[in-house]
Amino acid sequence: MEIARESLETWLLGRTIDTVRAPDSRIRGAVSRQKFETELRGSRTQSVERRGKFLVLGFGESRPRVLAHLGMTGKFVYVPADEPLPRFTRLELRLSDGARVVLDDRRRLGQFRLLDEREQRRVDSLGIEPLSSAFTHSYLHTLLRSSHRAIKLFLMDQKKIAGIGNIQAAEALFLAGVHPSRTARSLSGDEARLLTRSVKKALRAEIRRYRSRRAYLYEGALNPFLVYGRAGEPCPRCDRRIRRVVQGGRTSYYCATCQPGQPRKSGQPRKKR
DNA sequence: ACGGATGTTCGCGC
DNA sequence: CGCGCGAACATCCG
Repeated sequence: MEIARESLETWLLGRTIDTVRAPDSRIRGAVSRQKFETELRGSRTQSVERRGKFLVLGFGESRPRVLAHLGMTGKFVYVPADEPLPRFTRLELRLSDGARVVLDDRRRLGQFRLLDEREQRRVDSLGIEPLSSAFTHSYLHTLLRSSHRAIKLFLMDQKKIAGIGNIQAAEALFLAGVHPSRTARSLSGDEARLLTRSVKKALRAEIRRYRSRRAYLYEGALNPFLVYGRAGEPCPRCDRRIRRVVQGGRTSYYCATCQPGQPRKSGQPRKKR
């Protein structure tokens, strides 16, 4: 989402949206197509901000803001004039030079809607930004102590920490050597410290990966993750088989050896990768 | 053919 | 209120 934010900023900031096409009501939300299109038409983009996995676009005081989310399969794509639109284009923003910024979203789980009060409250209720300096080990440890949930589900709770999804939760827990089913409150201060660093590390690695290639997940390429999507493959650290379990309806991947089900006895932090 | 998939939301039950 | 579960969204891929 951070890369999506940077991309939209590059493509849209200071530019005026000439016309809008969004036939898919799911993308727009409850508002009518006509209202949506007329509200956006002629808007000059003044800001593109990210909060967790949400983007908020600003078009000045007199215009409504827009809330964007990519769901699982959404991506923003820049399409120069006269080039064909992606197959799953759900939203088309036409600029004055004929280029379009589109939302390409196979599963239609993405959103691009006028930000109303209800959604503003939703954005306001998001938890801390894990890459901010305020996300410290003591902050995380305090949060962890108040939760009886599995640590994996805790990490993915957007109201606690904003922006960690299924992949990053798995990667961070592997880096920290914490079993995904451990209770949040069972983590020691040392483990909270290591997990804080691991969350930041996993997110930064992902941002770097997106910056260096334009890869969307790992389509057509090798799986770049340490454990995510690697059930049955050898653990990158100990060579034992990566396991797969379902938690909260989502798949978790972990190494039972490197991520033991009980807290480590002594405080020898594991070697970092 | 079947099962699974980067996410969020909603309704229901405890 | 908190939490867990299943469903829904829609379509492609292995």
